[in-house]
Amino acid sequence: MCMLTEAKEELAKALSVAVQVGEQEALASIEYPKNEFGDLASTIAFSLAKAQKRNPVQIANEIEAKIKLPPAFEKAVATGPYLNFFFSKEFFAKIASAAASAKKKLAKKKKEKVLIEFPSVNPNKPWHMGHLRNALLGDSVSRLLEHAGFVVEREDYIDDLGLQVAQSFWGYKNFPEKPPSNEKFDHWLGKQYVKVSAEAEKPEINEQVRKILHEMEKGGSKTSKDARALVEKCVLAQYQTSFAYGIFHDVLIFESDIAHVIFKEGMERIKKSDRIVQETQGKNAGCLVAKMSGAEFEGMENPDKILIRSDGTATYTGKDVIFHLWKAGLLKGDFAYSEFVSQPNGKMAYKSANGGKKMKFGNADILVNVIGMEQSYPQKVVAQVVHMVAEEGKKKPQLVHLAYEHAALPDVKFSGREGTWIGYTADELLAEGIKRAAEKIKPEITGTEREKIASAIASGAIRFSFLKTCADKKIIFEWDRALSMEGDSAPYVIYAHARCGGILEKAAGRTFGKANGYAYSKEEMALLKKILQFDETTSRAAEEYRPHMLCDYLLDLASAFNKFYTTSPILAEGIDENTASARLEIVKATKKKLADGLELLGIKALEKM
RNA sequence: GCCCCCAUAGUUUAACGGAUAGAAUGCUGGCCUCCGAAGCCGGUGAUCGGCGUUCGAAUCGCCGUGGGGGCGCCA
Repeated sequence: MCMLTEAKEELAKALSVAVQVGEQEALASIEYPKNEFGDLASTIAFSLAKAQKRNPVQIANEIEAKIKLPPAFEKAVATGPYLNFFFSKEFFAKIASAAASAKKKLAKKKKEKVLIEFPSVNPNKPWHMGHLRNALLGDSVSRLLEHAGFVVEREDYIDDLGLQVAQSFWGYKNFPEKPPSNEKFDHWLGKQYVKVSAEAEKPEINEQVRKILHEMEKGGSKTSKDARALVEKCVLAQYQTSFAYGIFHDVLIFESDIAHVIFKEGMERIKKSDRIVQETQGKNAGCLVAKMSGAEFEGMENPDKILIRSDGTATYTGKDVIFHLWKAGLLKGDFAYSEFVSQPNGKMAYKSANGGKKMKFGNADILVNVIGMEQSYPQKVVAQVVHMVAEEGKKKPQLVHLAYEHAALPDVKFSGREGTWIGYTADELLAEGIKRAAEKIKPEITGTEREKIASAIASGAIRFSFLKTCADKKIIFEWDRALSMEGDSAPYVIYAHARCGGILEKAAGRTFGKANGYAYSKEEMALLKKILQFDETTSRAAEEYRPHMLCDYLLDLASAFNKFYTTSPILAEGIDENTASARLEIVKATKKKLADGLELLGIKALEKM
């Protein structure tokens, strides 16, 4: 168990012994005071005062006098109605050594499997900055969940049967231009799509597009195979972007495979639910309809949701429900898979594919969808309908909509059709970032090492700038903000890490005895307390699916380290061995936590920059 | 009409119902002979409005204001 949790629990126990209060209540009353007040605090006197109709200040004073503190604590001080507790020297020493020597901390394995879907970009254009936000959220939440002990499967849904793809395919066939070798295919296809979508306004073109779409849906034809090949080529190009940012997947599920492999069984399954009814009259006559219930659906003019149309075809919601039944392992049918691309992290990404081999994807307990905020309503519908269908089985999957507000330009939204993304792709952003980062790297670093470091810094800076803002806030894109290398940024955190590395490198030749009875300074204690909070912060960030909490934490940690750094020399003349030893331990501990935290955000911690 | 999200220094933002609302950036004044100045120290400056709940509200509730999104047998 982590030291902080343990200390809190011991403290709660001591409180419950000192006064008439349950351990749980005591534990809930513990919080973090500001530095000047103490290391941990309790507000228990407030609730006791209310129950006993007494003065909380007096109660706090009584507890201060009465409490028998566990060894992690040195003293208790009542400040008005607040109770503040101070960690003991021994406890601080333990924080440093525990964190410095800890092996890669793996949380207890959890039984649940999480299937997380992101970013599901239409396969006919490059990723723009909006898609990037989605992918970065999905990627770092995946890392956090893994760290928290879940089995995590990263899935990408590829809608290869959409109208956009049909249009792009029409353009590919009918426009004279062929893709040039000096441009990424997704960029080329995306620009071409802008032209096609204008062209497709014409009725005769639109009709041809519809015909293509129909053939794609039916499958088996040359057209459908060629269209799928086009899609895969585009996704492969998109994935080059993904890899450059350190974003990886386990499996890609194509809409065409959903349509051909699980759709029929899914429909049958839906029909079996008694909360889903076949309408025989009214305006939905002939349709299969889910009867929605609950607060969010009351007061709606028509809370019924059509899953299957009167002509027997499924609506978008219906299809989505079926896909989620598969994700939750509620269908017998399963896809076959083949290799899609070997990723730079050493893992293969698989794709659903006709004629592939059987593998074990899906069948998850928690289904997370990283999808824009505007889809809240349809996501609620899908979740509820999946539960209606699942009710009859044993398993009840948990559906999570990880909603985020979009990243956009000051005056326009990103639109594939209008091409407003041109000049704002994730590739261009990274290229600009690399250019800016390269200028700041130490002159003695040269060649490929310099290039590697520049791209690590650029990708890190961008990742951080997107992730540090809470997902439910809009991001108005600005180059300077997205590529910031100072202040609240990844380079700030990486820089602290590199400073740690520098010290340890310089200290490498010398040997120090174990520090003994060292009296920590204000800066040292502040830093150690931050280190102590690593586990709690990462597990909360995972539970709440909020990576920005980790960004915030890392900035605090780096800042606490920088303050320590300027006040606490280690290898300078006149520093005694005991002090040097104690401080080196702190540096090791800090470096480890900075590196681990950055990794959970998909950012490389560098030794030099 | 109904539903959802957002509103905090000039700007970008953080804050399990707890103490003096924390950062960054900007502007401004300092700090490299000393483990890396992508850094450190100081100054400046904020909870959209009203009512309520509470010992205590940026946070919870109600009513507003401003901005964004959603509510199809569309995709």
